Amino acid sequence: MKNSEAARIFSEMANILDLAGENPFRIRAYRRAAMVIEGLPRDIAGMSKDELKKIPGIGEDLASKLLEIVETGTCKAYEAARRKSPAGLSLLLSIPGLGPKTARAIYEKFPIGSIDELERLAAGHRLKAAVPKIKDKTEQNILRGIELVRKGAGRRPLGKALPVAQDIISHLREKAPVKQLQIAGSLRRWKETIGDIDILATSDDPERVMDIFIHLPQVKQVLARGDTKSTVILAEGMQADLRVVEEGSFGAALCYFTGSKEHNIRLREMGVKRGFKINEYGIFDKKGKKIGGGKEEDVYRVLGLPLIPPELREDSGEIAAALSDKLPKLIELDDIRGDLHVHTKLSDGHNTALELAEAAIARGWAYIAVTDHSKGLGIARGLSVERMLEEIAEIDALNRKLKGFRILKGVEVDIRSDNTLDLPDEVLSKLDIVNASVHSGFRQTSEKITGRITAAMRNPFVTTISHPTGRLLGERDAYQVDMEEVLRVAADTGTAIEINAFPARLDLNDITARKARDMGIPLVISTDTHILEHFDYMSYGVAIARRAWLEPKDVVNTFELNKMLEVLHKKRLILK
DNA sequence: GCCGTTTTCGGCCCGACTGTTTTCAGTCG
Repeated sequence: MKNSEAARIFSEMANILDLAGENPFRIRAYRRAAMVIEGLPRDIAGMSKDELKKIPGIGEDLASKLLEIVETGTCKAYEAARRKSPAGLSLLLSIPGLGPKTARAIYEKFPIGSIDELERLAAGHRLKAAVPKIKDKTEQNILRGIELVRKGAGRRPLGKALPVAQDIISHLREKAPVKQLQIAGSLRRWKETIGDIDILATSDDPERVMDIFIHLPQVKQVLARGDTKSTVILAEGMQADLRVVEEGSFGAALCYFTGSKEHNIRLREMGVKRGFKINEYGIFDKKGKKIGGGKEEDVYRVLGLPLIPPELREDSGEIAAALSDKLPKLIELDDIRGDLHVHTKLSDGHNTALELAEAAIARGWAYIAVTDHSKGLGIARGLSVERMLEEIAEIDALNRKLKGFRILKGVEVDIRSDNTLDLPDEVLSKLDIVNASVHSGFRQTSEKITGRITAAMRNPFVTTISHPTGRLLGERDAYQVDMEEVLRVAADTGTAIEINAFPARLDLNDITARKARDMGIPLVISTDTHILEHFDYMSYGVAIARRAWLEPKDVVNTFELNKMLEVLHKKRLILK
């Protein structure tokens, strides 16, 4: 997959040009191209120049550079630019609050090579002595920025950011004179990692709302405090922005603060062409008369578009789809009929199969699959063949009592490092659901680990590959699996791929899930529940699916029981 | 560097807040 590498090169290129004080529109072209390539569902390797030029934001020049990157792994222009621009300079850009101009000014006086050096200069007040336009405040801001970088105040996993934001929301609702109050930003788009928390409110007394916000108990530090906008750092380390607007601007502001930035730029450009000005206060005609903005729909309506769901607002084709009335009918939480990846106390879960079934029934689901670990995963008390057979008998007994609900017999079987599965086919054949997954040998070569997973998919009884890349957000990178190859074999064998809804995993991610759908691969959204409350994670999995443009028909566990099993067992007939 | 219901050249989204300045540049989203 060359896309992320090409995106990295373009993004680096943008930084270097930025530091050189280049034409800002040229810089933006590189940044935009990097975004588009990163989010592109297709692999650029193998695309022709004409195909590349059809990608929005890619013209003659960047198409050539992409071809060069695919072929050689880099491009001459980038290598040349990199030689001219010292590494220490782009390092400075990674500090929040420090932009290209200031970075350059600092570097001209102090050609530093590390963040540590910058910290010493700022702490020793040597910056303000030597660099124009830097005084005490700027030095303090730089030190604070360095602290943020060190604490990994970068992006937080969605599953960590959302509860923090909800906590702020409930405090504000309780204490502040707010009318409307809503989470915006990448959280509203359910992005898998969140940079900061954006909150939007309406109020008759914005001053007071600001006051209460910056004095919330969760707030550790106030970065900015204005009449309508304030920014704080929370004790937990995340940044949170609160913006208060008037009732009549709420929709326009919500659209604007939900982003993505690229999506907004598209909307505003479309507005300009139609003679409108769109900003966070509303939509204005040529005479400057406000013609809407109270509702988010207003913004889309003047552009002749239906409301685009926040999860799709990434400038990855959603506007073209909306224009031609081809937006997907996105999957919703209510479409889910069951969970196919659930652990009981027999392995490393905390509840009995019956307790889990009752909780699932309470959610209106029709089935769950009990998929305890196989014996290879000793750390999780994986089940031996004997215990597995006992569990099967127990589930049969439970099913005789349950009416209108089915507990499916399943397993999360280990794919061992020698490519074999941890249970014999005789046992697997007795099960409804076989989730195969890798829990060992994470550092194997791409070839080896990809081979393990594809070998598992060729087993007729393996219904699903679970958490296919093994990543843990913010903790562990994906193993070196070649997802292109995995998807190819999944399509060939009719094996389903899981979107694991566990917040630390979200694996498949949205981009790969969208690609899998395009290839006709059956997808499953599963929670990997270990305690009852984990069923709540289904909403994260559905969010990833929505970001991947999935409709109910793309997700197997929206089907009623028999149809679902028919899809997952079809490969038993084909592969024999 | 991209792009075309003004355009193959000349535009390119728009505004809030801060800090170091006396009118604005830099940064961010």
